[in-house]
Amino acid sequence: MAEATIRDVARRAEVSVASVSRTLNAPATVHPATRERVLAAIAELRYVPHAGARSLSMRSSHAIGVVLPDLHGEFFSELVRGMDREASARGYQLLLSMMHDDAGLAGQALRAMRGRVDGMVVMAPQLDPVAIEAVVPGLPTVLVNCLGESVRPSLMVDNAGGIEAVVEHFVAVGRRRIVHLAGPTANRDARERADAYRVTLARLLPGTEPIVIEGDFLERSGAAAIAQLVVDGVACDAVCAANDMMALGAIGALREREIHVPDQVAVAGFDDIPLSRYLGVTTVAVRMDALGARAIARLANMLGGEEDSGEIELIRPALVVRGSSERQE
Amino acid sequence: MAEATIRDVARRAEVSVASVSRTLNAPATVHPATRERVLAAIAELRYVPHAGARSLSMRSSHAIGVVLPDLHGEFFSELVRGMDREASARGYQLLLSMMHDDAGLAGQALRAMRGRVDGMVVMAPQLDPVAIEAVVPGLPTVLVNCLGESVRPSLMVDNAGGIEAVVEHFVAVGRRRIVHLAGPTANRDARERADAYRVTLARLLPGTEPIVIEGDFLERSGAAAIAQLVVDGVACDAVCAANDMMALGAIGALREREIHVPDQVAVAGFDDIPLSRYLGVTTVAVRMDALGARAIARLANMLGGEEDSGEIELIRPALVVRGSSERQE
DNA sequence: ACTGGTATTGTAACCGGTTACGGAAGCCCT
DNA sequence: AGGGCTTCCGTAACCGGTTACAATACCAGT
Repeated sequence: MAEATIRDVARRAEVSVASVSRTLNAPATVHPATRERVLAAIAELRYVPHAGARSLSMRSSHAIGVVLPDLHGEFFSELVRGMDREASARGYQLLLSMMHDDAGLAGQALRAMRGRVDGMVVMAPQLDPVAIEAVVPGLPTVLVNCLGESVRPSLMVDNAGGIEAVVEHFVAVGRRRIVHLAGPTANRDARERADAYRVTLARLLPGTEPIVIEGDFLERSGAAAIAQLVVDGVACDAVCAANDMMALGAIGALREREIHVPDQVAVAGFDDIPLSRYLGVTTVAVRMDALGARAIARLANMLGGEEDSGEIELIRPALVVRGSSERQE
Repeated sequence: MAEATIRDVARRAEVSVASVSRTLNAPATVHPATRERVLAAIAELRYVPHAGARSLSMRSSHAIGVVLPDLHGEFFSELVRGMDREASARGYQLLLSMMHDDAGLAGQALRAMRGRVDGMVVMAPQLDPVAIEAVVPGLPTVLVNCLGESVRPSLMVDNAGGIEAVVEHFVAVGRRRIVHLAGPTANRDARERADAYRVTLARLLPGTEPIVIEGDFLERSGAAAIAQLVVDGVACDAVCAANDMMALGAIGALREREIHVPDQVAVAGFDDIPLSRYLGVTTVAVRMDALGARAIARLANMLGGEEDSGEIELIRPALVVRGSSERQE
């Protein structure tokens, strides 16, 4: 029982294929009587148009390719949720492809998009924009959190803005000795956050020496950093960590030493993972769903013929103040 | 600068389109010299085959449609990760579509799959399998966690097996008064878990009266249940919650009352959310990635021409014993 | 040189839709 | 009655690939 095609419907309704196509795509241009017959035939044959054939002849698939790295947990689901919401609102489908860091396979996946999607949203912290262009030339693409100064339209998380908000918050609640627990220098986000810490500190508390301890984004390195501060005899009243896990490690280590959080030392993280929500850690929340939705929206606008600015759009994250930095009532 | 087509390549290499197609799909059948010329032309024109056209003429798209409900957090990402891993290993792409419970839009999304994918994996706790069949007749489909006794091949999480494991564990560590915190009766998973609790209890501790308190899967309802137990003066030494959030609520309420966990009361949840990992809550872990991978694998086998058993395959979750049910060294 | 067989190539139909174009009605008007 | 519009419809080309089939080239064997 093969699927019915448009010609089957035409034969059944005793009209031409053109009329069938028209009753589906421009009902106003076909006589009511014929339209009835066609619709009846469609129902009888349970005809569903073949999207592939349609997009071939229309030269547009109403699909968007999404290429993502190996994201975890909520990040991933929120991002995809945002994309899906925006895409389906605009009548696009999402063709998803994850890049398991194998570059060869990644190229394969990108290539498979050609002729299947109208454009792509590529999130590739490790991939070179030029390489993408080389693999699939001439496919409209929006880059998310990619490397360097691309000429392509792109979106990035405003790491600097987030850290700036944290430091401003600390200063506003009276902290003066603010330490930064950085992520690994090899990581671009980590670098940007550390830089922003230095810049904001210099701006708000000129003359203060910045204190940066490098960690590895894991919980234990947050604890280790606190241990080191204690050993070095550094006095501080606030810890600005480059991510939530390190902030948690720091909080644990402080409590162990009976240093009260937030009274003696305020702590803030970055990412707003569910754990921070649960444990009341002040942090910077990146709205991943907004990021995803915005990426799709921008691409869809390009596909709709709008001229894109080609600019790098920063998505400003939101400071979420919780008990680890401010006594809650 | 329009994209190059196979005919452009043919012209450039001064061969027929057939030869170009063959050098790409069956290189052995074309003379080395011609092959060289064709490959050169492909490189010069940066030709990338048009997947849409290819799948139209091959009558197979090497794509799988995935329809998911509004899952959250790790569930979603793990599920998709597992699907993607299996799919890309077998050379399939994933066309993702989320069902924002709007039935009309869901039908729309399903319909858009016709002629774009070779088969579907549908996870629709609320959707009727018959309805799916009606919308897209004759598309191979694997159902995940769907309603009722479907004739379609399907996979389901073995709720009963998970609860059984918890109760067995409790009994093994000497607990005799085991309470179940159920989810809302309207929820099928919740019902299955509650039933399994009753059955297993009757089997292992015949004569014991089952104690079930209904909650709503949220943390506070776990706490409320404990409060009620205390008010009613019910003595118990183990709490088997239908999900992790209620288990957490229960643990919090017990601690508040200075009832020691696990010494006085052991607690276990269901789902293995990250928070449980962090806080050491015994729970039942559903390997969502395995579930996703298995669904794709089964569909891919069907698409590969294998006969499917049509059976409902249960994915047995794993008991993860942590500090909330057993004193850890 | 001729025959049979194999290796290589090209022609053209086909996948299932869309749509430009032209023809046939039907209608109103002078 | 004939001309000009509008409305509706069908024919056939096209989207960009694959592939059956036929044609041609080339080779060995006799």
